[in-house]
Amino acid sequence: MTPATAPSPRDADALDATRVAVSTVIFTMRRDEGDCPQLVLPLVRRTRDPHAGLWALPGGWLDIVENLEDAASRTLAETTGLTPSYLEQLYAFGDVGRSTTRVVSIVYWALLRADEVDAQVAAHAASGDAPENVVWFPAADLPTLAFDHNHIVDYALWRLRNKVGYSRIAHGLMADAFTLADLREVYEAILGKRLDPANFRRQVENSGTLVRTESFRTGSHRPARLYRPHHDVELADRGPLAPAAHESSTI
Amino acid sequence: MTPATAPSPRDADALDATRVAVSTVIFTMRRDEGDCPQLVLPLVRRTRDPHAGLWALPGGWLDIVENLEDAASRTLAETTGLTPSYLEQLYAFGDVGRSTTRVVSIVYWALLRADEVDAQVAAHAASGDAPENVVWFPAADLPTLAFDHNHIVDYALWRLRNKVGYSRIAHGLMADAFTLADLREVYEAILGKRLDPANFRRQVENSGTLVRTESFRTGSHRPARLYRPHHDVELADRGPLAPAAHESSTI
DNA sequence: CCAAAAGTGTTATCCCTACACCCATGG
DNA sequence: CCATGGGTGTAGGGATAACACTTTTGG
Repeated sequence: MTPATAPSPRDADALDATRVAVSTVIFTMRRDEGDCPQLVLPLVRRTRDPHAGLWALPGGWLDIVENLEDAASRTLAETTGLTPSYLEQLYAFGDVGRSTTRVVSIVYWALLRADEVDAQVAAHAASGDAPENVVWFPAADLPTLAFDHNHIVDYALWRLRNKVGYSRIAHGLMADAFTLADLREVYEAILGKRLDPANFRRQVENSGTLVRTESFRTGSHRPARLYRPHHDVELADRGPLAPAAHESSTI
Repeated sequence: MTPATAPSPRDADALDATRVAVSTVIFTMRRDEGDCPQLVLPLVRRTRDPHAGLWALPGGWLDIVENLEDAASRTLAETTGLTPSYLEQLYAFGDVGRSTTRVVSIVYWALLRADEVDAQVAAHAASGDAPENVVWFPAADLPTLAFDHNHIVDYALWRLRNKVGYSRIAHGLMADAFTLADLREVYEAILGKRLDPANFRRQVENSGTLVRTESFRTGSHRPARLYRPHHDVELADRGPLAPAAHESSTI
């Protein structure tokens, strides 16, 4: 942006200067013991100070020749081996006291389909470059994280719940074929409340974002029709920004 | 944020390093020739390269001991003499090619009451430290701006229109006493469409954000009751972020 | 009295909610 | 046949939109 005023003199010592980092809060849905799915996110154990030993969001320094979103993708892949199906800027955190040195963190948030998580993790394990020190935690039950990362995750959760209300963002968590009950469970897990199956069905059917297949999932009861995401439908509204940046919403 | 990976080596030459700037898109409503009010925003003429001579958003470099929002307030005051009634982070712009050197701009957006604009401008003029090179432009009719600032203003406008739909944000543009017609004109100017006076009245009355006064504005027709903002009502929803950061929002 | 804005009332419509009800399967 | 989840129908409430109508002023 290089403003109209003269640039203030900057310290030549890089360690005293403001540095730009990029981190990502990336969610997926995991169903543990057959029952309710829950939101989980990957954290990385820090190996150096500050906060060595604590868990932190995956991230890294912004490279000088790299766009912000590219940096988010790269650092996420480097630390966790994951490539998200949806990626959006969350917020820029830059309070003076949030780290021992001055760091402005551009934080992204992302969603990843549960089946992709498995595939990507399996691929890395097979090729021997499995990321280390990465553990998935339930978003609702996190330990104390490094820096202001608990705060950041809270904000990302708030944004996710918010956005689920007015966009098809949750479809980014679904595999290729799923029942309406599957989708409803995901909404319920995100919103933390039960939804009426009948009304939920009508809402998503009327939204035009799903495609009915002629396949059914058979189980212990009446078979349930399988749906798949309508690939032409964006997961979220987006502003007038050409390359990236998203968002949406009523007096 | 200082990530789990080792910091990549940084150039000792500060001019080759990534720098962090802060800019602000600040809107107010101006009624020109008695008629429809229009959104206007202050721009600063650049006196040095790159883009010397072009108009740009008010802003400046982030000081190392200064929070982001503080930097936005400070640089806005330094370049324009203005102090906004509402300030919110808009987005972090950091594409590699947006400036000749690598600059990540944390952009804020703000609203300012029309009466405050006049008062602040008058105060600066009286004390002799009137900011120079500041001109107010209609948001709908901007020249070509420096850097990606046209793009940024477009995004800020989109956000404003969006937020006007689900929050009381527009009250931040109103003076102490105003008629419902005044307020409706502001909404109409932002949204770019006419609103039904009867329905608009009911909506704002039911919202509980305005206080009826017993004063009336007399004119060429039936006097109109004056209202004032309810000071206890936040202008916008905000997320779970403790110190700053705002936002809000249906399947 | 007239024009025009301020302000009130009424109706149709849509969407959401709740909940009653039928359908189809495995056991 | 029965328990259970899949799936459909329907009635009520709240918000919105459209517009008819009354009120009050200046000229």
